[in-house]
Amino acid sequence: MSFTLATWNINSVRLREGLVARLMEDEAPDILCLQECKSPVEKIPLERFHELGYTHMVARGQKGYNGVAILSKLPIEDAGDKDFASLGHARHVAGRLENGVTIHNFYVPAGGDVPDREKNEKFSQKLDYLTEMRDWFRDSRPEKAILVGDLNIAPREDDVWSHKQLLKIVSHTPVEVEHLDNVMEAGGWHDVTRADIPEGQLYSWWSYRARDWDTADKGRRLDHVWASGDIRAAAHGSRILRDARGWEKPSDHAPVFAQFDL
DNA sequence: ATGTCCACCGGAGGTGGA
Repeated sequence: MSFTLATWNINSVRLREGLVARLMEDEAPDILCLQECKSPVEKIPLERFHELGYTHMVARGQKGYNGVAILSKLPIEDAGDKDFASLGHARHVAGRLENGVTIHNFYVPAGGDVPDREKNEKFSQKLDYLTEMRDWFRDSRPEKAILVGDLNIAPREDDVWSHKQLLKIVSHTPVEVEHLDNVMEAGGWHDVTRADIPEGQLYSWWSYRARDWDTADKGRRLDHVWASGDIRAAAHGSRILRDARGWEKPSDHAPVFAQFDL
C-alpha cells in the first residue's frame, strides 16, 4: 500500500477553504493534515472537501485559535488526542489508517517573542509542551507511526535563513532545539523531510511582514514530517510546495509532502 | 528580523496571538 501525505498550517480553514480545495485538486495528497484551523470542528467547511474525495476526517477544534484536522481519502479512525502541558488547547489529534499506521497531527505552541522562561509564560509553556511530548513517546514508543505538523521549531542551521541572526529568536534557540531533539530521541522518530533532502536551505514558512517574502527569502522550516524507525525506510519523495506561499491570500506556511510505500 | 494577517466582539475598530 502506498499513500501521499501533506501537512499544512492553513491559518484559518474557513477563510482559506478555496486554497485547501486547490491543493486537493492540484496535488491530491491521500491525506492532508491541517493546523491552525481556527474553527470549531462543526464549522469546518466539509462539503467541498467531500466532493473532492476527502470523505474522512478526524479533528479537534476550538473557537478562534489553534485547531488540527486530518482530511483523508482513505478510511481513518479517530485515535484520540492529548492536551500536552494542560493548556486546554486543540493542538493534537491522532488518526489510524486501516493498515494500522497511526498519524499524529501537532500544532506546537509558538512560544511568544522573548526566549526566557522567567519573563515569558508562553515560552515556558512551549518547552513544557515539548517535555510532555517527550515523556509520552518515551512511555509508549510509537510503532508504525507518522508525526506531522507545525512544530514551531527550525532545528538545523540550514532550516533558517541565518543561523547566527536567529540564535536568540524564538523557533531557533538552542534550548528549543534541544527539547525537540529529546522528543525525537524518546520516540525513536526520524526526520523524513531531511532524510530525503539532506542538503541545503529548506523552509516551509515565510513571515507576512516581509515586503517581498519571495525575494527576501527569510524563511524557516517549522513544519515537519517524522516517521517511527520501523517505517522510516518506506518514506520518500519529500517536497515543499513553495508555490502555495505565493497563492492569493496565502497562509504564511507552505505544505510539506511525503510519500509512504508500506 | 520584520511590521502583516486573522479571529473575536459587536455592529467600528481595538485587542491578542502568531
